[in-house]
Amino acid sequence: MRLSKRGEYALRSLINLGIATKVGRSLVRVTELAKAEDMPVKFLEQVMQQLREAGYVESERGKHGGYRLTKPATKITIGQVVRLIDGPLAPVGCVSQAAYEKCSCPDETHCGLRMLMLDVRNAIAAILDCYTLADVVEVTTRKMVTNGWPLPFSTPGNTPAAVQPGENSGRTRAALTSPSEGVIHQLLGDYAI
Amino acid sequence: MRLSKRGEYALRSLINLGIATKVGRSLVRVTELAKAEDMPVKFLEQVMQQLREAGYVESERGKHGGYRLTKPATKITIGQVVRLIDGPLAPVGCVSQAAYEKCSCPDETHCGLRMLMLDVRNAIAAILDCYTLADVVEVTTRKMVTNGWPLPFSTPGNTPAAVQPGENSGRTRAALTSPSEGVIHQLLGDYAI
DNA sequence: TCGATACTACATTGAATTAATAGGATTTAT
DNA sequence: ATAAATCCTATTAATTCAATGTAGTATCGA
Repeated sequence: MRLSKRGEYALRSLINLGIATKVGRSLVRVTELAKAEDMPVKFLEQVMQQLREAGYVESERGKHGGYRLTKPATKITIGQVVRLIDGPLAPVGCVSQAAYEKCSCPDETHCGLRMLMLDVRNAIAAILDCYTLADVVEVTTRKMVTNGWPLPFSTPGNTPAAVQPGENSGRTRAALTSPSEGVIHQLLGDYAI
Repeated sequence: MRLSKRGEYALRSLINLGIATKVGRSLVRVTELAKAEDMPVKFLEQVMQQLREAGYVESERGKHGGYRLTKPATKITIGQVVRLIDGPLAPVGCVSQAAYEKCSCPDETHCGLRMLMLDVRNAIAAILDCYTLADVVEVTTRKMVTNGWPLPFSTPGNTPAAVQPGENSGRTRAALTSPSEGVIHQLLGDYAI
C-alpha cells in the first residue's frame, strides 16, 4: 500500500510550488525544491519533467529559470498526481476504475476479496480525489503562520503577514464520499464542506 | 497503493482454506489451492510456508497431506495478513503505526502531506483491521449458496445444503472506525454491527 | 519393504520496478 | 563569453517480485 519515493517527491514539490505561489514567488529552482525536503537533485529533475509533460508545472530555462504551477492549486487533486506517478489507486487490478484488469479468480461476482479491496479502493479514492493541492498547502501553511514561522520560498518583500487568507474559499469540492472524520478534514475547519 | 501478488495469493488461499473448513474438508493440497485461483504452484508453496511460519496454517506431510487453518477464521483479520506479507499499510513510513520511520521533510508537525497520508492510512486500516477472514469467507460463500452453486472443496458427503448458516454470529468486531458504507458492510447485512 | 505421492527446504534466476547517478546539450541572463 | 539553470539520455545499483529447479523427507498403500 506504499506510495513510491517518486510519488512522494512529486507531491512534496507540488506542495512547495503551491506555497511559493502563495507567497508571490513565481519560479522555484529544482535545487531549492530538493534542498527544502532533502531530495536527490538529479532524481527530482526527472520527476519535475514528468510533471511538466503532464501539464501540472511549466518551466523557464536559462540562468534565472525554474518551475511554477500551471494551474490553480484548487484544480489539482492529489489523486490525479498519485495516479500519474504511481498508477491506479486500487490495491488489485480487478477493482480499478481507471485501469481495470481481470484477475485470476474463477468468478468476480462471488469474490469476497474483490469486494473488500473495492471498499479499500473507494476509501482511498474518497480521500485522494477529494482533497486538492490547495487543501494540503493550506493545512501546511496555516499552522506555520499561526506559529509565526516564516514560510518557505518567501522573499524579503513577501513576509508571512503578506499572505492573504481566504484565497481558498468559494471552493467546490468534488467529494465522492465525504470523509467526515480525519485530520485533514478537521484542520481544514470551516473551509471544508 | 498496490497489494502484491504474494499478498493476494496468501489471502486467496486463506479464504479457500476457510471455505474448506466450512464444508468439512480438513486438509487442502497446495495444488488444489493453486488450481482453484490459477496461481503458480511453486510460488504458492513459498507463500504457504510463510503463512505456516506465522502460525495461520498448519500442514500435514505425506501422501494425504495438505494445509488447514490453525485458528478460527474469526480470529484472523485481513490487516494482519497483509502486514505480514506486504509490510505496513501506511503509504509513507512517517504515518505507520507498526513501523514508523522518520521522513525527510523539515517538520512533521506542519507537513500537510503527512496528515493527508495519515487519513489514508487510517481509512485503509479501518477496513482491513475490521474485517476478518470469516467475513470474507461469508461474503464469498453466501452468494454462491443462494445461487445454488457448489462450494469449492466440498466433498460428496458435504453438499452446500449441509453448510450450517449463522456460524458467524455472536461476533465481536474490533472496529476502529465503523465503515458504515462499502459493499462488504452491506453484503454482510445483519451480521455486521 | 517398496514405490508413489506430496510437502519441505534451499538455491537460483529472470523480470520488472524503483531509486539514484552521471554527463552532456540546450537555453537564457548577465 | 560565461555562469546558471533546465532538458535529455543513458546507465547503474538496489530492491522487490515472481517463478523455477533440484534434492530431500515424510507418509501412505500395496
